[in-house]
Amino acid sequence: LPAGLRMKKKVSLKDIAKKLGVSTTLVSYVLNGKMKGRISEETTAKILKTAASLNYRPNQIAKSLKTSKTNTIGLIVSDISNPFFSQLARIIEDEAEKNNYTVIFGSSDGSPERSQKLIHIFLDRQVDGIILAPVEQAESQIKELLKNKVPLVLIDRYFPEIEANYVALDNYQAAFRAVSHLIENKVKCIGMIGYDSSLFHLQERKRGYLDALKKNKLPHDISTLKMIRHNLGREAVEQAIDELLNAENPPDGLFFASNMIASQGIKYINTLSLRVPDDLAIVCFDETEAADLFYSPLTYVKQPLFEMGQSAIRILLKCMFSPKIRTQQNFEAELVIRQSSLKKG
Amino acid sequence: LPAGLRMKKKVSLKDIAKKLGVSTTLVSYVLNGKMKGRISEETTAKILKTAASLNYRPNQIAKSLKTSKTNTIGLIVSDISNPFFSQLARIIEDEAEKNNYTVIFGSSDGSPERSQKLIHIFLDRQVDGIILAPVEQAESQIKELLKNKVPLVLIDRYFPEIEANYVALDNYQAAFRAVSHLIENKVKCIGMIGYDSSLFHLQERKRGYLDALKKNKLPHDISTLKMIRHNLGREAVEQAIDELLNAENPPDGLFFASNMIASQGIKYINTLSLRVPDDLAIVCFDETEAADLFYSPLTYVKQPLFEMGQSAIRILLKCMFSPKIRTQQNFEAELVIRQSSLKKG
DNA sequence: CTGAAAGCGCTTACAG
DNA sequence: CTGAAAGCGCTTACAG
Repeated sequence: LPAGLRMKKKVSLKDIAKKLGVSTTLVSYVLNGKMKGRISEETTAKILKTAASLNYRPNQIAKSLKTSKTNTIGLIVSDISNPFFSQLARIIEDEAEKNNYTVIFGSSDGSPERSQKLIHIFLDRQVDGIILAPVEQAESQIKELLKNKVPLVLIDRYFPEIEANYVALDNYQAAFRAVSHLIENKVKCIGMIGYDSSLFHLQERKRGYLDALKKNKLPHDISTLKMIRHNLGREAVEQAIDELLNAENPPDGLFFASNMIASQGIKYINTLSLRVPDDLAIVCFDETEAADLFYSPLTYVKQPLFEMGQSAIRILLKCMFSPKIRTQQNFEAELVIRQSSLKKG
Repeated sequence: LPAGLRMKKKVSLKDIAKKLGVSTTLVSYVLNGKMKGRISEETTAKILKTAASLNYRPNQIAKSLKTSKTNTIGLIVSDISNPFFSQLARIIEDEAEKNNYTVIFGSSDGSPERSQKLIHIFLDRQVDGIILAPVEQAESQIKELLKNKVPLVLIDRYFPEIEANYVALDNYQAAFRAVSHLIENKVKCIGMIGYDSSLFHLQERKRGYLDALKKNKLPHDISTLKMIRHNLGREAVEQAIDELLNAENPPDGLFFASNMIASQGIKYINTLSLRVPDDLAIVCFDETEAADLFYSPLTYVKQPLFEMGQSAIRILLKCMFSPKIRTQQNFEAELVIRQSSLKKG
């Protein structure tokens, strides 16, 4: 006995039709507001009344099978418990709901296998479209989706060589600006801690950092740039900070290239004796509680999450109806300047 | 033309059957691994091969319609962007996936109307069960679900007078212990900031606070207890703190009864001249980044999120197959003691 | 203005 | 060992 059958039997169109001695066709038309004016007021009224009294609710699964439309969007992020993605998820949920869509979600944890599995699960469930924060090596998955004409919007990340819709940040510009800001504030040597990843958006942050250094003729050898594996977490961040600070010429400024790195890094720095910003100035990516509560409030790169989430849904909907249109949006970040980047010296 | 039709036509059982000149029955049996040993190896092999070569993927919507099982769970929280719920969501996602379930989610924002709407949307989609963090005035919604025998587990909150499954914290005990801890550490007058809500779990936090005061013969008049409306946010928290601190006998200890209140409260206190813990000792509910990074790391009530999330799914699954069993779990919180509650004086 | 019928893509009892 | 047929709950072209 399938689990579903234990639930109370739901009333169907047929139940209403039988009760009134009319056809299901008629009931369907009335309840969907179709054929208005072509159905007598009397039958319309009695169908509506009976439907209400029986607490009729249409079975969306049956509707979906017939119409090949589920009004469901699949959202794949790295990790729904990462505040960056949970905030985005909330915005996407609200915008989806306005358009009568429901969101199913999954966390890929940066694994191409998990990502692929989620894509398949979502497609098997006939989602009307997918919003995807792609992982490394996801190129083939994306190409497959495009080949099958699945409405798709990449979010946060994209592959420049793949012609997919996307909503992203101009990460190069954001990093360039953040690091330039440190330089303008008398920081002489700037370290960066980022993720050791081939993902374009992370490469762009690195490029922005390096270009800002080069343009200002600051040291930019590999020793001030620490790339850590995404899955190593806190210890890796701490080790990177140690290596930077114990170097021959330790940096007097630091650029944390993600919210997680910033959060972990700042907790570690909090345990050290050096003072921010005078011993070490800091800028980081993304808004976190850490940015507010650290003794020296952090200067950070603020992404326009609301606009990005909203835009992702709008592009996805557009794409469902006009699959030929390709939309690629790079948003500007805002640099929110606080104490952590402003040396007094 | 419905959006779904723009996608590439998917291959169906019938396509495989036609190509091989066999019945869809046979194809269905083979691909579902049923009737093992009763189907010739030869046909089994050729069906599997053709299915693979055609990239066949079963249409879950059709399967669901037939079997009345969607392998989908509806998760309704207050706000998916609240870290408490996004962490829970991640745990639920993982545990659901292990059991071959997908999660659709929605945020009720504490509104009974939104909650009701989400419940209806999820039921229309024939979810196999619902995990719900109920809002105020949700009693009738829950009763309706029970009446219809919808597998249901309440999470984080419940109504003691309603006989539903739930997974929750022993909030009375947690609050009692947190406040007692302050008293043991020489705090003489303790204020509380909580939500002005009839929800049982919040009432329990208040009761735990008041009982700890009473038991220790500390002042427990209404003036040290500030209840704020959930939707007022930061300003309300700040105002409550001001009122407490500007009172005739200002408290030298504070109990923040939720993660949001703690986060907002601590940011405000950070701007004041008083020192934590010596001028004002603090304990709060839930783990937040604020707890770690505030200059005086916060003592907090830690909820066993993993166990709670995992348990919610397990109870839900059990409930699908044995609807008669009622499981109600109250978990013990752990009090994580840090600097903010330990006065030096 | 209304209804009989086909069909969406599956599963499964039944028959042979 | 295999297939024809019914049916899950809808929608909708067609006929009258």
